[in-house]
Amino acid sequence: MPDTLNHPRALRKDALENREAILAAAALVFRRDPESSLDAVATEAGLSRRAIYGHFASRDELLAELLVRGGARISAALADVHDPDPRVHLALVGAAMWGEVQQVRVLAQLAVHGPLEKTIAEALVPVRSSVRQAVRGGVAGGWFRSDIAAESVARLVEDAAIAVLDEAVRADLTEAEARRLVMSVGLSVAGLSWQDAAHVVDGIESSTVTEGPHA
Amino acid sequence: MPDTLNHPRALRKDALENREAILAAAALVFRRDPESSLDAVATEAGLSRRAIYGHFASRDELLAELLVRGGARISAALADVHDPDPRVHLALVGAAMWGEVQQVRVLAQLAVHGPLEKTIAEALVPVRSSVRQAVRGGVAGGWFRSDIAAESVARLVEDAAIAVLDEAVRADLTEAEARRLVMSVGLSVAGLSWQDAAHVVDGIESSTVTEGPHA
DNA sequence: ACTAACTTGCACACACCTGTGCAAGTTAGT
DNA sequence: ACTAACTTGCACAGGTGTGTGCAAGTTAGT
Repeated sequence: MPDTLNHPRALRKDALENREAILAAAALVFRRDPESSLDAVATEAGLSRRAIYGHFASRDELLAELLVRGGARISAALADVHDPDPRVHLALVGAAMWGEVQQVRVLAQLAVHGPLEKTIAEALVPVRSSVRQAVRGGVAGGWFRSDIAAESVARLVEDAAIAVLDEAVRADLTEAEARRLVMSVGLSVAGLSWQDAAHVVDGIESSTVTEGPHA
Repeated sequence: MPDTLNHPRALRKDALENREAILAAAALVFRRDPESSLDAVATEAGLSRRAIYGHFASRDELLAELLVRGGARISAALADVHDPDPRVHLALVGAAMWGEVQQVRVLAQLAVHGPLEKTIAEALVPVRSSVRQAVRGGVAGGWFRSDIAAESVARLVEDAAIAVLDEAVRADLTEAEARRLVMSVGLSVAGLSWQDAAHVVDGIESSTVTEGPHA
């Protein structure tokens, strides 16, 4: 079994590769069904179930690693999202999330079940706070809905974003379309009419003519 | 075991009560986690696991019964929802769903997993078609978003409705608030600004001053 | 080409869930 | 109060999943 300890001859290259393969497979499989067996993961990774236990002590340890990575990527993607206009900010958060659909989906799927909830909530903190802040600003500016608590609006925006990500995949939308939609619907839930939302999105897209790496 | 067959002395009253208790417990438990064991259901119902098999031949049969009932209630709730104005219609569908939160949540939860998907899709057909029709009309009328397929909008509206139901419970909203919100957010996703949505909702609430049984 | 690192396959113990059979108990209806 | 209807508790078979140990095989690095 691969060891993280110091050795006379140290780690082997393919061990690292296999570790990555396992994580990739887990992300893929758990996105479909968070309760899939390690056997399914192993098969997807092209390894034996036994081999997984060479890299991760337990199922939960594998899960934890996935969450940490996902959280990190999302944090990174959100790090350089700043805009004085809360509407633009919110839209940009949506766009950033679309860039990390896979990660987001894994987290969202896993969020439902099990005792990992704490870890997951933690991983999604950056998204939460970013959205919440934007909602507060948007309400203050008179654009967003003020008929319910900003907290609630933020959560609804998050849920809507997840739903859009699903729908984007299901309806097989273009990268561009999906980006637009995830931004637009977030703004809709926040309170804008769809035309106003589209206007904000247009503004963003024209200002960043060529840009954006996709996952 | 209780028998659905004809007998010299026929069914006993408490057997029926227990059957209902099991179904109620199942609804409660499966709403939290659709993969809960029958043991959990039995405990919740205050019966033994063995007793469940007196009323239902298998886990799936219990599930099926739940789905049928939920579908029936939802259909019934939607049966008298008609309005020439698609905006009002969509809002009313939302309100009707709020009246059947429990049922809707069970179906939505169960929809994710397992081979029951067909049955569930079937049970939710009335909601689907009602929403889809309203969306089409709203787009035609120029109120709703036309930037993506009506199909997609309909699905997003449904997902948003579910999210609102959750949030309403989580944030412990009033019946009245929840009703308003589920209507309003549906309209938001469909494309209205939150003020316009509120306006539509106001119109509905003032026209139906005292009304509506809740579940 | 030699050795340590890594993978595999099989075996196992343990846990949890479903579905069934049966004897013994309790409860509803007449 | 008597009997059938119903529940209970236990035991069992069969399924699936996790986590571990170990011998035998393959592969990477020196």
